[in-house]
Amino acid sequence: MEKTTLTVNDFNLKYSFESGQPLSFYADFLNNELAYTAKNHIVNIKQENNKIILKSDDIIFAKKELISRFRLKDPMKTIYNEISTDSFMAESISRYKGLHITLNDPWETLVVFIISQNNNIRNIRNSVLKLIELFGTETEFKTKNFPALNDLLNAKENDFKKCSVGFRAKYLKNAVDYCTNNLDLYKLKQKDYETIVQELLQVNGVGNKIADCVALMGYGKLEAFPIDIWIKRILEKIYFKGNKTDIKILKSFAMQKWEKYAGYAQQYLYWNARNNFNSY
DNA sequence: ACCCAGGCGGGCG
DNA sequence: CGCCCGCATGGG
Repeated sequence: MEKTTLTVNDFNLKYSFESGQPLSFYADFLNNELAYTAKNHIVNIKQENNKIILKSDDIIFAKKELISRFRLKDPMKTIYNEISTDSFMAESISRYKGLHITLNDPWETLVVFIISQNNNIRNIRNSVLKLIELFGTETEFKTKNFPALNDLLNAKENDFKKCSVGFRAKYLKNAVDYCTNNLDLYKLKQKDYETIVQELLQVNGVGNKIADCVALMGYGKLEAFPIDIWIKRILEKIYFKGNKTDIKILKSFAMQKWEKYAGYAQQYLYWNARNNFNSY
C-alpha cells in the first residue's frame, strides 16, 4: 500500500461520512479510519486535525478520488456565508463544521436512494451490503466494487429481493432496464439541474425526493434541496411555527432562502435534525 | 400489538 | 387534478 498525506481546511471526514450519504451505506469507518473500494482500488482515509493520511494500492487514483468524492475544492467559507441566514442554520453549521456534500457515481447514487425510500439507515445499509456481496465484481484484493449497471443486466426482481429490499425490488429491476434502454445516466452529467431531475423522474420508482438526492450527490447540483421526513419536520418546527406545511411550499421556501447552495443547507439541516431534533 | 423509517405509484373522488 | 393508501423489512 502506497501512502501520502495532504492538508485540508474546513473538512471533517467523520461528519461527511456519517451524514447519510451514499458512502455511509457500505464503507467501513473504524477507529476514525474510512475504508472502501472504488473502481477496483482500495481507498483508506484517516484524518488527524488538518492532515489527511491516505493509503491505497494506487495513490494517484486515490488522491483524485478523495478530492472528488469529498469535494475538497468547495469554497466552504463562501458557502457558510451564503447559507448562514439565521441562528438555526448558524448553529447547524457550527455543530457540524467541515461536513461536505459528497460526489458519487450517478448509478450508485440512484440505486442507494431507491433502496432508501420508506426505509431506515440500518436497513438501507444492510440491503446495500447484500447487493454488493451478490452482484459486485471482486477486486484483486478480495474486496468488492459497488455493482455497476452492467453487473446487474441479468438480475431479476427475485434476485433483488434476496437483498431484503422488499417492494423496492421491482423499482431496481425497472431502473436497470430503463437506464439500459432509455436513459444514459452518464450523458446527464453535462445537463443542468432541472433537466437532470426531469429525466430521473421518468424512472418508475423515482419521485421528487430521490431525483433531488441523485442530482445533489450523484451529479453535484448544489442547488438541489431534497425533502425527506426529517427535513420536513425540522423546517416546519423552526420556520413554520410547527405547522404542517406542504412539501411544495417548503421546497420553494428553501430554494429561495439558500439558492445555489441549498443542497449544503439541506445536509446541515438534515444531520442536525437527525441528531438533535428534540432539543429544538 | 403498533408505529416508524432519507417515498412512491396507483386508484379513487 | 389532489388525496390517501398499500407496500416489505426490521427495530423500538
